[in-house]
Amino acid sequence: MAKKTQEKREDLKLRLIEAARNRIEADGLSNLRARDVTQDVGCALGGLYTVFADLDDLIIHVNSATLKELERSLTLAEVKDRSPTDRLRNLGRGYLRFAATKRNLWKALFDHRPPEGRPTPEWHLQEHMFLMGVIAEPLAELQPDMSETARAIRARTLFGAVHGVVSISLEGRFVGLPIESLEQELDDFILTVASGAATR
Amino acid sequence: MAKKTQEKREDLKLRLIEAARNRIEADGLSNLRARDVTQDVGCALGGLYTVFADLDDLIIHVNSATLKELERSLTLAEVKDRSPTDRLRNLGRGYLRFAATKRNLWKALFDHRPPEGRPTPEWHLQEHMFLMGVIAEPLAELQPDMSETARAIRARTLFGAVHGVVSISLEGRFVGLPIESLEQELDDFILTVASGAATR
DNA sequence: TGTACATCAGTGAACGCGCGTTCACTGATGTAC
DNA sequence: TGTACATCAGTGAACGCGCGTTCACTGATGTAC
Repeated sequence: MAKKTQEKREDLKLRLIEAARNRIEADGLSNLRARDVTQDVGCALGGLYTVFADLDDLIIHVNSATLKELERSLTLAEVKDRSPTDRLRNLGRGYLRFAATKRNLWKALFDHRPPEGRPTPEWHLQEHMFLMGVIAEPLAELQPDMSETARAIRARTLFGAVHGVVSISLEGRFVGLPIESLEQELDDFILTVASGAATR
Repeated sequence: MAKKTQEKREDLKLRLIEAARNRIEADGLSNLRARDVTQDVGCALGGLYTVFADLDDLIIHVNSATLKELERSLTLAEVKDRSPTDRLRNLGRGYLRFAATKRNLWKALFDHRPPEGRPTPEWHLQEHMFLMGVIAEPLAELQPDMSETARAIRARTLFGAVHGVVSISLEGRFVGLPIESLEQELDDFILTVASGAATR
């Protein structure tokens, strides 16, 4: 046999993550079933539990992959322009695009709550941080005098605001509007905040 | 018997809503159980289904009450000041206070999804609208030239942004920060957007 | 006001089922000699 | 290279239980005369 045992296990783990990812993308997090995933992968139901602690553990790994995907698409978009304001705008657009395109994966990022008494592992919390870093960078150019902590807070505020605008629209809870107007609205919004940040 | 049958039913309904409200406030929406609510009220389990279609129906009624509560506290806060910017700031603060104080009730407003195939009833969707109206009003003073539709969209964007900032902080998903700094951050944020809106 | 009957609000034991998780087993892989 | 044995990854039937919802029943309320 070409593959060693360790490699096979690793492979099973990856395939399970991939299958869960596809299921979540198609049907949403709340419709994810251990049986479906294992069947997709072609292993026994119990196989999942030889590789993950439980279903939540698997979901966290999917979310981790989604975050990396988001990171990739945001950093790609960001290099294109130079001015910090443009970069912020591109980040906003990139976020909107990502959320709109992979809606269920994106929603899973926020919908998943770990069972009480077992908090999200530290390594995964860390992964959330890159977003803040990516935003803080252009902010630093706009406001060189700001302390690093203040900037971190501001980055988080800005992220929260953009995320809120995007999700309230995509969830369609209130009046929905076509994605083009949403993008326009988001552009305006970020420009306002960015110029406000620059001059305040 | 003093009470007529109709009145008794209405009374049961109200008591169930009240009990569900308390349960949600204390334990969160996801821990709401039909058995708990009926026991609190002192009626049989089946009694719930003589008055509500199902548990979702009951939850919608709780959320409806929460929205009215929010409306009351926001409109109270708003009369105090005159300038549109101040009023916007007060709305933001009021929203933050409400979310922080009645966190689980507030979360239930957004966490509840009706079962697929049976969308949220129209009358409840309508209730969401008042918020937009309350925000649009000061906006109208800041930007008298704006069309009513554009203003409605802008109100929704602004709400989304504030909601996003508040929830990302309260959920503690990213770095949490004390509520005072959060309020300060939110004030700054709204001022920026408001002044941006005025001069853009 | 009183009696007989009909209605139906409210009861609560029982149903049902979805689904995560377990665990006694097995057969493939790895190790020892 | 070959044989005997040990390990353990992977199996899948069975467990278990939480909980929303139902439904045959009953007793209180309302109606008719």
